[in-house]
Amino acid sequence: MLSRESARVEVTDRERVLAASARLFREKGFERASVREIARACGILPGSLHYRYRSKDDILVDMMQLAIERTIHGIIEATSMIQDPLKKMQSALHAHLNVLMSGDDMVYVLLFEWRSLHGAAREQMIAERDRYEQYWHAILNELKTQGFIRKDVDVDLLRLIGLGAINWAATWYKDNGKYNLEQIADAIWQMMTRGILNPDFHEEAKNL
Amino acid sequence: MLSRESARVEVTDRERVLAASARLFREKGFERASVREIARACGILPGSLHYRYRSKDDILVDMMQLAIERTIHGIIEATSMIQDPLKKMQSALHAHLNVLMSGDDMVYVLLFEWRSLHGAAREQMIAERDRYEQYWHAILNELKTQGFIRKDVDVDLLRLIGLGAINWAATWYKDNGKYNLEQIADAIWQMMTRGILNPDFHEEAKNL
DNA sequence: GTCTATACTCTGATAGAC
DNA sequence: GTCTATCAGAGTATAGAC
Repeated sequence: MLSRESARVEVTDRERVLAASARLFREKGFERASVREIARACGILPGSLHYRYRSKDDILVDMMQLAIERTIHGIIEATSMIQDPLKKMQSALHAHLNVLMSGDDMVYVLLFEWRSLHGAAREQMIAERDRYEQYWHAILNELKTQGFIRKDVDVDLLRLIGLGAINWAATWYKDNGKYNLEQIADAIWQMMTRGILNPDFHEEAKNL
Repeated sequence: MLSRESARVEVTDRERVLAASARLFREKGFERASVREIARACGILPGSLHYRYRSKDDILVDMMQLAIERTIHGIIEATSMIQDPLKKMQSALHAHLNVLMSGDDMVYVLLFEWRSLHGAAREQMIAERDRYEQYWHAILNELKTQGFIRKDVDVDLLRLIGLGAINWAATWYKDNGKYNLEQIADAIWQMMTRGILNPDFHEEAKNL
């Protein structure tokens, strides 16, 4: 049986290997990153890497598993202690944006490397993703039930579109770029909640 | 010199090859699609494909070029005859969503295969993409100048977030799925223009 | 657990006949 | 323009010494 110490070391090794792999996957894509490169980035030789992961695919699966766990952990931590429904949604938005832009390459890989995932592993990851989106569904649904969100709004479509706006930001956001995380989060928040139009034109836009 | 007929045939051949390639690139990704597969999908042999395109990269570049041309053509056609600024934005939104979901695999490749594009070809495509986004900038900027859009809204950030919401829909939209194009376009339109909240809570959301 | 060395397959690109 | 045939190299996975 493993001691606490050796168990802790094992986790660290796993994360070190996955972090190095994730950086490569993000930069070059899963396909272009060779096993030899990955091993070099981890500071070990290909044979040793094979001892940890029997195949290149297995690395990707384990990486996405860790990434989705972190994402789910992030939204729980950000929202579970908040009562006010509006603040809860705002906090969830910040959490999602933060985990995406935190520099964690694994989350980026999780978003953009679905095409390299096949078979049972793919099904499993879809189930995990759905589990994450259920947190969002609960938040948005409560807002609607309590009358904050208009009755004509479909909360499932809202979730898909809203998360899409955030996710896509991962493709253009740059550290120290024109916009910081706070500005992006606020812009999405204002746009989603109040819209962009001067209230004088809300009726006109509604019926257009 | 080419006759009208042979010129027309040449264009058709190019599009046939690119369409077949695009389908593969979309399904498996640029890296996983081999030139042998591509040639087979085009109904020719690898040697013949090499006669048209000296390298696999050249296929991708030509494909993206065609895709961005179609996208730009789409927004021009949809907006150039419309005077009302609000209707113009709405029409541009529909055009963008339509070209994305039209089933044209090349546009999908244009969105998601940037990582396989390098060097001068990449720079050139960035310039083309910027050219497309300038149409959006002009539309949104006119809306703001005329007072439709609130003064606190940054039109560049609005463009990035709005197009992101649409682009991401390409990752989950399915023909004959739960939502059709009209529903998605309307949901994005209502959300962007009026927001999702009951107007009673606009002030509260603003200052949150 | 990490190493060396290699098996085997597939890749993109090309040469040259027709 | 399309074909056949092939090259040189890269890919993943593995066997077995240490």
